[in-house]
Amino acid sequence: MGRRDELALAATDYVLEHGLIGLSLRPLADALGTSDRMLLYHFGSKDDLIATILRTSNDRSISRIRALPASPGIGQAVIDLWQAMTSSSIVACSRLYVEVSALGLFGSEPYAAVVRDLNSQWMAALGAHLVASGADPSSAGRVASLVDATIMGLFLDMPLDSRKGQRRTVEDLARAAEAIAQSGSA
Amino acid sequence: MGRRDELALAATDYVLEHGLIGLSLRPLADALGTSDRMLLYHFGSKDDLIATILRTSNDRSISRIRALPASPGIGQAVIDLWQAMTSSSIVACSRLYVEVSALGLFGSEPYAAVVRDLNSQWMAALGAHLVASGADPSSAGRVASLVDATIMGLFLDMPLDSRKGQRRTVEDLARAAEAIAQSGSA
DNA sequence: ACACTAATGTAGCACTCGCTACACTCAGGG
DNA sequence: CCCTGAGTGTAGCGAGTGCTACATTAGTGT
Repeated sequence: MGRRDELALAATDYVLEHGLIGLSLRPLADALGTSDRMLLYHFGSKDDLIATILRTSNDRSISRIRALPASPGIGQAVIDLWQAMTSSSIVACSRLYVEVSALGLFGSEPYAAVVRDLNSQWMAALGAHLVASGADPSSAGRVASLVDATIMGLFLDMPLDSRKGQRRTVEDLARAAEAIAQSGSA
Repeated sequence: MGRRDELALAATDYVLEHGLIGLSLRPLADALGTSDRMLLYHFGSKDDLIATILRTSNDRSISRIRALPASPGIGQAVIDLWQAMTSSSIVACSRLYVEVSALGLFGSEPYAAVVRDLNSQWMAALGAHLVASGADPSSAGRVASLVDATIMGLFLDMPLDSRKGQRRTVEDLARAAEAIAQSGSA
């Protein structure tokens, strides 16, 4: 593993903790034991660095979802997805994803473009797990849209809501997903 | 209406269009036909300006929700809420709210503090409309949590999803809200 | 006419930003 | 032994940041 890959991993960890919005090369370099000069040498530009970081974080999060074994039923699939997304190893990745989505809200490049890519990967993984857990492929898209929106909204309010309240909402969401799947297959 | 109030309204419109994240006093002042010097004179500091802007936007959005007549049933209440939030007059307020929530995700002050305030007002208005539309007060909180999360998630993905897809998700959400309200009152 | 205050324009300070020019070290190959 | 090229440190550029000092204007009350 070359120096560049080491720096990419360390920079990703730093951004997962501190967020993208106030990111500045010099404090990042200090935390990594290097200099802004070196970050630009290895990654070319700040934007390219960020692209690498987002790809790294997203790969980590998506591969976690893909590794989920099929759940016994759509409702349980929703609960298992939530537990995976909030597991300590990737909850920061999910939070970063929400931050980037918000950055894309006002069309600020280069984020708006990369958001599309990350979103399509996430929706595909989400849909795949629902289908593997027994969802009818014809209704999986509808379920996925609802589950996606609700989970993202829960992450957005994460600093405000209690874990119990979120758990309760996820269980309600799971029942709603079951209901949609049943009405869709009827 | 004094000069300060004029500037506050115009600055709010500007931020509703451009977002908070890259906000800089000089471009804002140029768009408003004044100078950064004047903005600081009238508002004291950039943070105080932002606080005023957020209060203005939030008041606009909350008063729109409060003005909603009671809906015939919880499901319709959810649909009416969505239509109000996405109406052309305040859809930008909702978007700004989502952006500020994302800013609070990583605890960056002074946003993390103000997010709590905005969120409690929004949740109160949301719960009030559900109760006025027939929700059992004992289960209105649960419904409100689900509706809040899903609607915020839909706003987060607004640049990505089609309007029809969002409409479909809102209808599924409305049915889920009905189901929760019925199971809660049983 | 005079004083006082709100409002404004000009100029600039101290700072941070992403990024770059330039010189340097140090390993490996001819 | 010298050359090459990857990696690194120092220093700084030009632009932009929030914010301030100072002088000026315009309007009002006495």
